[in-house]
Amino acid sequence: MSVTIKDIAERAGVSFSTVSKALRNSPLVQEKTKQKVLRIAEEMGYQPNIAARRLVSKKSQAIGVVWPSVERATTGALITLINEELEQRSYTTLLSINRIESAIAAFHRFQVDAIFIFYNHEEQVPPDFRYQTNIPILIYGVAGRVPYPTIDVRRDRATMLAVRHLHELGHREIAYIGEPSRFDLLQVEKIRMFREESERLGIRHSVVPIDNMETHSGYLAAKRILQQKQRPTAIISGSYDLTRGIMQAAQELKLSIPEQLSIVSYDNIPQSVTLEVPLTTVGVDIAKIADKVTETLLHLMNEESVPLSIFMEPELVVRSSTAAPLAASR
Amino acid sequence: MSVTIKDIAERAGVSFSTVSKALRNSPLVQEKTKQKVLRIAEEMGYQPNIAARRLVSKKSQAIGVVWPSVERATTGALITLINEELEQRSYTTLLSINRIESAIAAFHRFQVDAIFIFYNHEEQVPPDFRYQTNIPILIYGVAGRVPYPTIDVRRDRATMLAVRHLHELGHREIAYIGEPSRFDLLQVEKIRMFREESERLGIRHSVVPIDNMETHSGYLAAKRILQQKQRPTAIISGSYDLTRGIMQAAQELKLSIPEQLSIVSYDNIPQSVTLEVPLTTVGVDIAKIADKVTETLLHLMNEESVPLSIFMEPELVVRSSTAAPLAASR
DNA sequence: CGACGCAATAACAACGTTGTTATATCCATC
DNA sequence: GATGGATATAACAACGTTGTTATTGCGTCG
Repeated sequence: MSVTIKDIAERAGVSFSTVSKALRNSPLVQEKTKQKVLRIAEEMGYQPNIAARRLVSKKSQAIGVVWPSVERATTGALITLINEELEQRSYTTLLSINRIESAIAAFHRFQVDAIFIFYNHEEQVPPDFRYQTNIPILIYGVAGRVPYPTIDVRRDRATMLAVRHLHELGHREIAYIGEPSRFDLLQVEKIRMFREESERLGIRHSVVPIDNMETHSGYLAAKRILQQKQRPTAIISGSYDLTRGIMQAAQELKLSIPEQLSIVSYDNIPQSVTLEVPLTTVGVDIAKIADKVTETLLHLMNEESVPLSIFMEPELVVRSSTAAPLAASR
Repeated sequence: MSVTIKDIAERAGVSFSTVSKALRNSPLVQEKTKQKVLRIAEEMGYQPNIAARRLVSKKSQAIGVVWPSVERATTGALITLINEELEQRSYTTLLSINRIESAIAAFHRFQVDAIFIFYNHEEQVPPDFRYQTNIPILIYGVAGRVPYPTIDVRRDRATMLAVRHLHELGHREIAYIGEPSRFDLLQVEKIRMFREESERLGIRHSVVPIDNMETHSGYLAAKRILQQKQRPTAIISGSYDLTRGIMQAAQELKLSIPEQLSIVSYDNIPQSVTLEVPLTTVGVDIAKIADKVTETLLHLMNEESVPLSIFMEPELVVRSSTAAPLAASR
């Protein structure tokens, strides 16, 4: 059995409540007594019982993150960033890979101060969980379709920016790589706008279907489309992972970027900058998303009101992977 | 304020101690009352307060998993399996992606019953954490190099099995793909034995260096080596992800598996079976690892003694990706 | 028909803390 | 020298559980 404040109290000849105060450095106890208690606590190897402390103090200084599927680069990066920001504010991040419902139950049992749900779009739109718990919930990626606060990116606007940028540069034949499934709403939105905006601007466009969002799929898709005799002069890629594959393919085909092929990549993560050819990207800087998530969680925990839907506006960041197409290839 | 057994008691018109017993399915309460209490608890969305339970019963029914880096397919699959097995035994799994040390501190605060550390070999061998907490710790992947219980796979034996299998089939020129870094001890072990055993058996062998453990790296490495004029008749792959890339490369080069190229893959995960060509693998079935981990964690929590190092013996599972080399290519 | 045993439930103590309230001691003040 | 106000410490309630003990109501038996 481990040492408790009562054991210390007995040894020090004071009451246990005095020990509690001394350990928490309360001004209500004499300096001399405080020293004595501290010394004895140290001697006896006292470790506070956190369960007891939490039971009375109600706050756990922890956030639960629900992450039903173990996923791609961007998701991992975002979670890592959020984790870091919360750590700086002395919150602990706990993850669960269970189904949303049982993850919420577990976090409720552990009395976390807020829950952040990383919504996996392969499931249906989640029901209302609030009847189960009164812990504030923030959810990512389903803006406007659930009855609690959400944070989301205007993905369609991102694609629009990409198409316009390429159009302005003079591209008239572009391709989009990144449609793993018609059920992944995150991707579907991007593609719908790609088609719409291309048509509006009178650009020839095509969507290259792929199996999944991995680097290798991007590579294969790019290989396929770039070897056609009338190849596009620019590619819009649905994610950073895909883009890496696309660049690899271009390199093997001896197509120089951006001279012979322009690439705009979705996802703005730090790695975009450090590639051989720094990427022109559309999307919201992942650090900004992390900031917003953290900030919103803190608001929720302080019982301040937050908007039901927070939309983040994507930006175009022009780096070195886009340029006007060569006259020859027009 | 959260729902407690007292709230349920009031609503059900019984005392709170009866509620506690009903929820724990004690034989001391009438079936009818039990049903009623259970129904009300469900209705009110009751979740037991772990801090309170832990305070009196010393158990939280939760396991903390430390997962410092968000990684590859196999790791994710293993964690998912362990999570499921523990859930079946009504344990909750909590994950942390913090550095080992602060993850342990967090789990200590949350009073989990045991901690499982997924050791990332890019860090140094971890120090002794036991002075910080008396929660039992189990660690994966560093057998024999730390002062607490570990589970590990005899990786070198796996490579040995692979080399022998290929040798028996008649292969005399083999390659190993999978050396991202000389600092990743998990990989280094495998490669050392590959060289040793090949030499012992008088097989021509080579190791193809790669950048990382992703599918695409496997693809590139395979492309490179299979286009040489004296190409190996068989490849040993360091991981499932790499193997997928290797198969893709073979397919593009019109090399049929296993007739023109045999492949032995490390990692035995369920996906290995469902590929177009079911894979011959060496390694420990991932489900067996999950079983062993779960079992060992349960032992640790029951304060039963467990061996300091548990080694799991890899097996060769011959499926359809290996065969005798064509006479022509010998 | 009163004592007895049994079943079902209620009451209570305990777990180790924190925060609030009560008590004791001391010194200054009129 | 009684009164008031600090000051230091003690006592106590509470947090939400679990497990033990006490109480109640009822049928059974001698």
